[in-house]
Amino acid sequence: MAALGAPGTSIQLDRPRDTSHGDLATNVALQLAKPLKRPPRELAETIIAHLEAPQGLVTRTEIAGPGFINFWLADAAVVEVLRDILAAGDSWGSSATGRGRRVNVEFVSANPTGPLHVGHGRGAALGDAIAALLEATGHDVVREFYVNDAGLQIERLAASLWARVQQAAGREAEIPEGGYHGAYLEQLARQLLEQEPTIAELPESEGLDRCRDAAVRTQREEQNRDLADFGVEFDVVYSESEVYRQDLLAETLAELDGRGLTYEQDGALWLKTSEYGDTKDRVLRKRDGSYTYFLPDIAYHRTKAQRGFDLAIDVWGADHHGYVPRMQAAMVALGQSPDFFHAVIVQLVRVMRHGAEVRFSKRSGDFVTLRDLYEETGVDAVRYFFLMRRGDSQFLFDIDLATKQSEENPVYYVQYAHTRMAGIFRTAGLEAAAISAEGADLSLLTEEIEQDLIKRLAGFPALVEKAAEAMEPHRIIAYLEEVSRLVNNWYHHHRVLGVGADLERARLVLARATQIVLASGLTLLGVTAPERM
RNA sequence: GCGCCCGUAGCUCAGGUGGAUAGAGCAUCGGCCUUCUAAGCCGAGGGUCCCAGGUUCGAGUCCUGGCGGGCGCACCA
Repeated sequence: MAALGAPGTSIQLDRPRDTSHGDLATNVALQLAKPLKRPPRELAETIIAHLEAPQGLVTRTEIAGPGFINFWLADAAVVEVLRDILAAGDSWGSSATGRGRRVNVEFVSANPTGPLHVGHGRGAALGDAIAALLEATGHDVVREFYVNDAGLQIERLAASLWARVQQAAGREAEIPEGGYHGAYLEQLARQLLEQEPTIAELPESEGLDRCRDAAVRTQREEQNRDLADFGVEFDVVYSESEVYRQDLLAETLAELDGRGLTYEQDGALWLKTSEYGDTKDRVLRKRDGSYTYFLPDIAYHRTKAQRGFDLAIDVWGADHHGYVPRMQAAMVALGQSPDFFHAVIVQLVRVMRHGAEVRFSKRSGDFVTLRDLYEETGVDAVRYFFLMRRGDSQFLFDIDLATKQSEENPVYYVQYAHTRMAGIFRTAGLEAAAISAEGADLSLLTEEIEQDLIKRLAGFPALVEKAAEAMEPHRIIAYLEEVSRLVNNWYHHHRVLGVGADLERARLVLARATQIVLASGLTLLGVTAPERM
C-alpha cells in the first residue's frame, strides 16, 4: 500500500458469492481509485506485483470486472481445516469472543393466565436459540422467564376462577368483566372443590387468594410442561410479586428521583424518558396514587444489572414493540450503557388451518396452543419452522401444509444429510467419534464438490459468531441447508466406502467433519440430529 | 394523524454492515433407484427486487417522498 502512496489502508478480503470469482476477493483497488485518481485495474496490477503471499497458499490471482482482485487457494491448504474440525469435535464452531460477558436472555414470559399459544412458541424457539448462540461464543448465559403474577390481569383470573368455583358448588356466579372464560378454569374449579368441598363457603377475599394461588400455580406448571416438551428449560423464573416483596418499587423510584429524572404534573409522577430517546415522558405513579405497570418493569430490569449481567436481552412480541424505547430510556436513565438493554422483536405468528386463518383469543377460550401445534407436526419441525425466518418477519404457519407435507419439510433435508453420514459409519462398522484425521492423506480430496464442501465447513465458526452478534439464528439454517445440499450432492456422486484404502480414509474424514458441523448447527437450533430416520 | 416493522419467483421466504450474472424450499415440467437410506440427485421454466427520485465507480441493500400490509400510539396490563 505504501508503494501506491496509500499507507495504512486496510485490505478487506471477502468470500465471493460466486465460486468462479475465486476463494477470496478484495475490492481495495476500486476503493482507492478515486482518492488516488488512478484507474482501478491499473492499481490492482500494482497491488498484485507487490503481493507477498506465504509459499504455496495462493495458486492464482486475477483482476476481474471493474477491478476486483480474486485469489485462489491451493487445494492442499484448504483441506487442512478438516484436521481442526475432527480434533475440535463438538466444540467446532465455538469461540471465546464473548468470554467474561454475562448475558440474561429473557423470553416467553407469558402471563400465567392460560396455556402457551403458537406465538409464545416462536418466542421460545428464538430466545432459546439466541441463548445457545451466545453460549457458543463464550458468553455466560442465563435463560430467564418473568412471571407477571401480580396486577389486574391476575385479579381477573382469580375472580374468574372464584366464579367457576361458585358455579361448581351450584351457586349463581358470573365471570367478571374482562375475565377468562376458558374451559380450563371450569376444570380447575371442579378439582379444587373435590379436594376441599367447603372451599366455596370461604369469605370472598380468602377465596380469591386461594384461587389466585391455585390458578397461577397450575398455569405455570402447565406452561413449564409445554416448554419442557418443546425442549426449552429456564435457569431462572423471576416473579413480579418478588419485585413487590422486596419493595423494589420504592427503591427504584428513589434512585430515579435522586438522579433528578422525575417530576410531578397533574397529580401524577412522571419519568423524563423523552430525554433518552422516547417520544414522550411516561407516568410512573398515577394520580390516584397507584403505580403504572411501567414502574415494576423498570424495577425488574434494574435487578438484571444488580444481579451482575452485562447485557439484558428481551424477546418480545411485536405487539409490545412500542414499549421498547421507554424501557431503553429507563435503563439509560438508571445509568446503564445504551446497549445494556436489547429488545428482540418477534412478529406474531398467523396460523392457517383448513384454508382459513385461525383466530386465537385467550379470553374466548378458543385458540391453537403451542402443544397442539407440536404434537401435530413434531417438535423438530416446529422449532425449525419458527427459526427459518427472521424474527421480525411476519409469517404464516399453515398447519395443514406442515402436517401433510411433513416428509418434505426442510428440517428433514438437513437431518437426512446427517443420518447419511451416520449410515456410512454404521456400514463401515466405525464409531463416529473414533474417526481421526491422523495419518490420513487429505490431499486426495480433489473433487470440486469436495473442495466446495470443505470451504463451507471452514466457515462455520465465523458464521456462528456473526449469527450470535446479530442474534439471528436463521442464518444458521441457511448455512445448514447449503452444507446439506453440498453433501447430498457429494454423497450421490462419490462413494466413501470401497474406493481404495487411502481415498476411503480421506473421505471418512470429510464425512465425519460434515457430520460434526451439521450436528452442531442443529443443536444450536434446538433440533435433534438423528442417527437414523 | 404520529411511530416501529415489512413489501424480492405462482406460494412461503433468504439475500453479513453497498459489489460481479438476485437465491432456496414448495408448486410446475423432464430425467435418475442391482452400489454407504430416492426423506435423495441432475436439469428446465418462472423476477418492472412495490413505485419515483437521490448518493456512489457500483444500490435488492444507504437517503428522501409516495403506495400497500402488520403492529403500536392510555395516569390498561
